[in-house]
Amino acid sequence: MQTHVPTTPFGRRSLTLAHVASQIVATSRPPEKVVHKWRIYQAICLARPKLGVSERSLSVLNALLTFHPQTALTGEDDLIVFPSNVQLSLRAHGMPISTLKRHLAALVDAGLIVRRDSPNGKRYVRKGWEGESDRAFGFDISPLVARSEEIEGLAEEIAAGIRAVKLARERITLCRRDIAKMIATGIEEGVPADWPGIHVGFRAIVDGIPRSPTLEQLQEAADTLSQLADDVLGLLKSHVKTSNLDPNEAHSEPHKQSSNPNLFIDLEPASREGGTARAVPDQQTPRGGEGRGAIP
DNA sequence: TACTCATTCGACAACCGGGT
DNA sequence: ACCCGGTTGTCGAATGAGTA
Repeated sequence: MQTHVPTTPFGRRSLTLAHVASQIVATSRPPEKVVHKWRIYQAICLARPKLGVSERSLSVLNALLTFHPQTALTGEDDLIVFPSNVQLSLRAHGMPISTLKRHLAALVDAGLIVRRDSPNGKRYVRKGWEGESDRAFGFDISPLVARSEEIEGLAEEIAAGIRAVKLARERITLCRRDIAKMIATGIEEGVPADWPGIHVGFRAIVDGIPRSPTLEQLQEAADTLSQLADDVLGLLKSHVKTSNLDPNEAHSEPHKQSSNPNLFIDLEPASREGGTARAVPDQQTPRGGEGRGAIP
């Protein structure tokens, strides 16, 4: 829930220490620094979870950035934009004013912008005697310049996390496919083992993966499945050794499909991992004959 | 399917400075 | 003093996503 900024005996809006810290950061940027505003905005979008702002808040930030005429934000320039809430709302795709105000507060709380309040609370630029901009009151976007390295670092962390999740999901998909194939083979070839028990254990691992798993949960599941795949492979290998099968014969003889529908173990595609794992292949035999290796 | 929880939205009240 | 136009925060209802 969005926390409301409390009023205080000293004003309608309180100033927190975090806001003071943002103001210090905003004023401490080196003048020679140049940041591309849409590039830093992209990094903020990526680092959003770590910055603690919502997607809608980023829409407001986007609208706010359009009010700065330059694409390059420098440490030297005055980086204050002063749109009215109505104008800001229009550029935020008609976002309701009250919602807009909440998101502006969220952006301030996140230290991405700093309020530069005028005496009457309105946003405007005060002109000097010769018509030049003397002082602007509105939102200071200079924290984006001052914090650019930090924000880009956070974005890189998030990107690395996304890559790690993708890798873990790939591992899970591959293990699931391999294990399903090996269980089906073990049953069909009559390899002596507790295949129903192995299948139950396999399903328990797969079903234990939450709908929205963390990276740690995915890696743990991938490790467990990988260990199970090794164990099942070991069973098949030891059977091959004890049976003293001719490898050439073993390769040339196609698998037969069992008539027992129970043999289709884990035919469910690994859609939860978003991978390309498919069901145990339809192992049609050209020679016909009765199925082997039905579940005991 | 029902429940919980966060978010969004609209309405409202209050404050402030400027103009009449 | 009153009105206007700007700002702010607060409240409750509606909505949508996630979960058991």
